[in-house]
Amino acid sequence: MRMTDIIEEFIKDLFTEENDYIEIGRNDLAEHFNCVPSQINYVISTRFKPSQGYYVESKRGGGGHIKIRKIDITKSSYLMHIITNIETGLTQQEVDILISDLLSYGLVNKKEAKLLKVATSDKILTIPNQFRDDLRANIFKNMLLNLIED
Amino acid sequence: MRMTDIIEEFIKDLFTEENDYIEIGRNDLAEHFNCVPSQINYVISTRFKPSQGYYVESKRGGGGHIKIRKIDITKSSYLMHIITNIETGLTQQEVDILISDLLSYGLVNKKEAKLLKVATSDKILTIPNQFRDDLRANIFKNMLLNLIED
DNA sequence: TATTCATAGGTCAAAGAAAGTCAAAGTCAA
DNA sequence: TTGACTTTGACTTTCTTTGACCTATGAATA
Repeated sequence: MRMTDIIEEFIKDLFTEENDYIEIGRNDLAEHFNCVPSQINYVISTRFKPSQGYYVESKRGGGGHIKIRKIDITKSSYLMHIITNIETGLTQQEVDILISDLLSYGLVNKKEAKLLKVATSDKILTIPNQFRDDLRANIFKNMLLNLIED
Repeated sequence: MRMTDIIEEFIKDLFTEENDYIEIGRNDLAEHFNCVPSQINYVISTRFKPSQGYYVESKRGGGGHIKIRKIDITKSSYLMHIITNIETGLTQQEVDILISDLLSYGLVNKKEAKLLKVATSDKILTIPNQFRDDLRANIFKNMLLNLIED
C-alpha cells in the first residue's frame, strides 16, 4: 500500500463525530510515518481539497500546526455542486451570476452575498491580470465552503 | 500552546468593562510566565499595535510599568479606526488578530469572521508574494466597509 | 545640588521551530 | 513506454524564543 494512502487514512481516522476539525504537526506526522515532511503536504493537497469537503489552515514557526476542517457536504448539495465544479478561473461576471443565484435560492443572505461580491470583484482584486481569475475562483470556492453550516 | 498566545490572552483578560486601560510590569509578567522580559515586548509589538486598536505607553526606572489603552469600542468607530489605519499591506498574522478582536468585541459574528478569514488567508491568496499583503489589506478593508453600512 | 546607583523598560539580531514550495527522480498501470 | 501519480530533498518563508547590550527614571548619597 502506498504511503500516501496510509497517511490519508490515518488523518481521516482522526475525525470523530464530535470534532469537525483536527490539528496535526507536520514534522511529527512525517516522523511517525518515516517519510519526508513534504509528503504530508502532498497528501493534503491531493486528498483534502475543497472539492472533497475539506478546508485547511496552518501556521508556521514555533508551535506551528496544520488544521484540517471537515465540512458536512450533505448539508448543502447545491453549494457543494458549485464548489466541485469550479476548477479553473472565473470571471467577475460568472461569479456575480452565481452569487445572485445563491441569493435567490436563499442559500446565502444579503450580507453574505455582499461579502462574497466584494471579495471577488475586479475592483478589489488589484493584481496583474494573469492571476485574477484563478485567484477569484479560489477565494469564491473557499468562502462558499465556509458558508456551509457546521 | 505558544507562550506568545498565552501571554496575549492573559493581557486581554485584564481588560474589563470598566477599565479602558491596564498596567503591567514587564519583569513581573515575564517572571510569572517564566520567559525572558523581551518576550513581553514581542507580544505587545505583534498583538497590541495602534492599528489593532491599542495604544501603549511605558515608563522605565523605579516604579516603571507598561500601560496599554484600548480605543473606544462602538461598532462603527472601531471598524472605522481599523479601516482608516490600514495603509499599505497587512500580513496574515495581523489580520488574524484583528479578526479575533472583532469577534470578541461582538462586532462581527462567527460566520462573518470565518468569511473574513478565508478571504484573507495566505492559503487562499495564491499569488506571488510581492502582491499578497497589499491585496489582503485591500480585501479586508473593503469587506469591513461592507459590514459597517447595515 | 550634583553624582551615583539600582531599577525598570527598550532594541535588535541570532538561533530555533515549524510549515511551504518546487522540481527532479522514481514507480506503475494501461 | 508513456503519462499520471508518488516520493524525496534542497531551499524558502514565517513566527517565536532567547540573550546581550542600551536607555531612562527616581532615590540615595556626597
